[in-house]
Amino acid sequence: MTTTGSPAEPLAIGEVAARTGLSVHALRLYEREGLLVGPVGRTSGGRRRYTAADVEWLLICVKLRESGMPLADLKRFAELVRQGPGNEAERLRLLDAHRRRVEAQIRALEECRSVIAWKVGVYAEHLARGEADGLWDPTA
Amino acid sequence: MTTTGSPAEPLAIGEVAARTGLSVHALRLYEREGLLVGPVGRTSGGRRRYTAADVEWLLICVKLRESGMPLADLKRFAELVRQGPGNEAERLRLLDAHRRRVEAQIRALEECRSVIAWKVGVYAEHLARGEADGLWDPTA
DNA sequence: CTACGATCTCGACCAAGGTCTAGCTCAAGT
DNA sequence: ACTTGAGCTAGACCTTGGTCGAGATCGTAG
Repeated sequence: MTTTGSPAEPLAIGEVAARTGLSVHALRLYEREGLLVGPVGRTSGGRRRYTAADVEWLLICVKLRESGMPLADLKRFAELVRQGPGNEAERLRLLDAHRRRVEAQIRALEECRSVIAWKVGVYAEHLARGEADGLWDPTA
Repeated sequence: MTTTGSPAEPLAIGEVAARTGLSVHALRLYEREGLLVGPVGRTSGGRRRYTAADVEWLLICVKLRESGMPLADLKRFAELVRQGPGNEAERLRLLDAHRRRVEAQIRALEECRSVIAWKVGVYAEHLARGEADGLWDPTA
């Protein structure tokens, strides 16, 4: 149990990369860009030591990124958290707006999916019949 | 009825932009990049004239782009269609692979949505209680 | 005929989000 | 002590998917 769960010991950047799926490069980028809530700890030698809380935040970041939140918004959110209590309404607004965008995106994708599925069906049918004549094909 | 439906008359680029939602710049880009099935017609003066089929293809392109298909794949698809009959299996593979990706993306987004919705719920609850103490907040 | 808006080509530019390199340091195993 | 693998910084570079501008041309309405 040295590479699983939520360790009490702070983690090196490579470990964090492994468990967040971000590259070490990306991790350093995120830090430079101010996407982290607090400054990352360092060893006496200058190496980053991520706490469990850091990793947790990064995992949230990953989810938000996956769902298309731009780094700038993530940064804004991190700033709000960094500022401490008092701005929860704004945090909520930010997250909720994003949730709405995600839902819209899901709906759009579902529509795309059905268009694509239909097209796939058309091709499959023609193939099954062995006669795939010029579907949208102006040259045939 | 001059700007609706599927006109028999070929359309100018601005018209096509209006009905596909792509900018004229993007339309020219797509053409340069070989995303169109056939060469676009031109007037004697050198202006593009898009046929209804061109527009239809572009609408498909828009859907595929919206669902995250990279231009390179779109180009590949256009090439296959351009080559004429005989490669329908590959076209099918391409589309179906994309469909799978879209579905995976939808699932991922749905997961993100639930994570976000939960977070939103946490904030909303704390706000309602008027006590939003350091949620993930290392400084509080 | 003339003016004006829409197009044309070509090439520069942009923003996001990373990735990669160079040159150096740190730390852990043997 | 030595080697080796991670990590460090700074900054250059990359890809995607466009956008924008200059300068010329087309074509249509007066």
